[in-house]
Amino acid sequence: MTITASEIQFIQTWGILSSQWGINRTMAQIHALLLMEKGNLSTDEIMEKLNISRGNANMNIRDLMIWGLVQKVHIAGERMEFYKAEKDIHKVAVAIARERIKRELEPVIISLKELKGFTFKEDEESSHYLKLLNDIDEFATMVHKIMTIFVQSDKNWFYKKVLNYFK
Amino acid sequence: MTITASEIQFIQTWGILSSQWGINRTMAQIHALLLMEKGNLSTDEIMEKLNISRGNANMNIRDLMIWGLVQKVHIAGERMEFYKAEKDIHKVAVAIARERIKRELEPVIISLKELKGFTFKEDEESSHYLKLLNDIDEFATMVHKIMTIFVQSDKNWFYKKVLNYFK
DNA sequence: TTGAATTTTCAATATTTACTGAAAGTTAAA
DNA sequence: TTTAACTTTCAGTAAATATTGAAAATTCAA
Repeated sequence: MTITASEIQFIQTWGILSSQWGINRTMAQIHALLLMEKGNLSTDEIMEKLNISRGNANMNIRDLMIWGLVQKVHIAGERMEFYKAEKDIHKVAVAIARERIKRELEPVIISLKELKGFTFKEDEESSHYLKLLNDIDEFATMVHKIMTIFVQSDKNWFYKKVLNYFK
Repeated sequence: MTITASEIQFIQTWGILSSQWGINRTMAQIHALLLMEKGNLSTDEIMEKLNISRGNANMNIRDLMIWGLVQKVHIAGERMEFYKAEKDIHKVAVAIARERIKRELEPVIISLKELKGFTFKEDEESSHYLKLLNDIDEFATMVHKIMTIFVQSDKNWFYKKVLNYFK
């Protein structure tokens, strides 16, 4: 495989996008590389193509596996490990959504409920604060609901609903 | 206003959440502080409550204003500027969604279309890559659609649809 | 208009985050 | 088992990002 200019741009685009969402650039670039690759890649090939160290490659591949985006592939007769990315973009999106719900949304919802428990409508100031907590909780719960529907439902059903404006 | 333990935790929660999504901690903490405050705050009060420098406060307040989350308030007879946050959480979410669509989603969609234009189904490798680009484009377009509906539609209609599972 | 009050900017610095590379750990063929 | 191939870890370092604070710019009351 030779990397074309278009593919370099794809790797960069994916890397920039991800870094805006709290995922590090190298992790995203390895992911982009594996998404483009029909076959499997070894750590050495990834290191070479992205110009990164062994340690960096190893740690980011591990994270991609934790996220469920990349899998190890054992090749008969080969000593070296190879890696491949999940290619179904809907499955990729579901895996990412699942992780973000668990890592970010749910802890915040728990924290909001806890904060609500601490606060009582003693005075005007507290009542304003309590309304704020309730409003944020309502919004976070709605986002949680949408994401859960997305994660659990059939791809075609969900896409069709959205294209039909939730009709 | 005295900051309670609960409010400190709210500021921290909001700060942590935001930093996971590419917004810096201080910007989020100022936002949290202003959301909790019924009245208006001056730069000096913000500096004091969050223990940050004037420059830092100024720059992050400016960013919050660019995002449409905070507004300047002129108080008659006062020389100093005061600031207040938009308190309607739905409007806050809409403002954030609007910025993220513009800053992140749309550039990526443009970039994907550009990449698709460069690539032709010459061989099997290219055709695999083209499918990848199409799938990501399809997904990004769907997310764009949902977010645009959210931004444009009436709050009650949207929430009701979601609570009814898009029925 | 002046000049004191206030806001803004930005070079220097501190902090956080990511990366390297070599050493330690693991694996499996011989 | 040995040992060479390969993977993982992590202390040290580099790079990126955020913050400070003082100087420059702006504003407005007198």
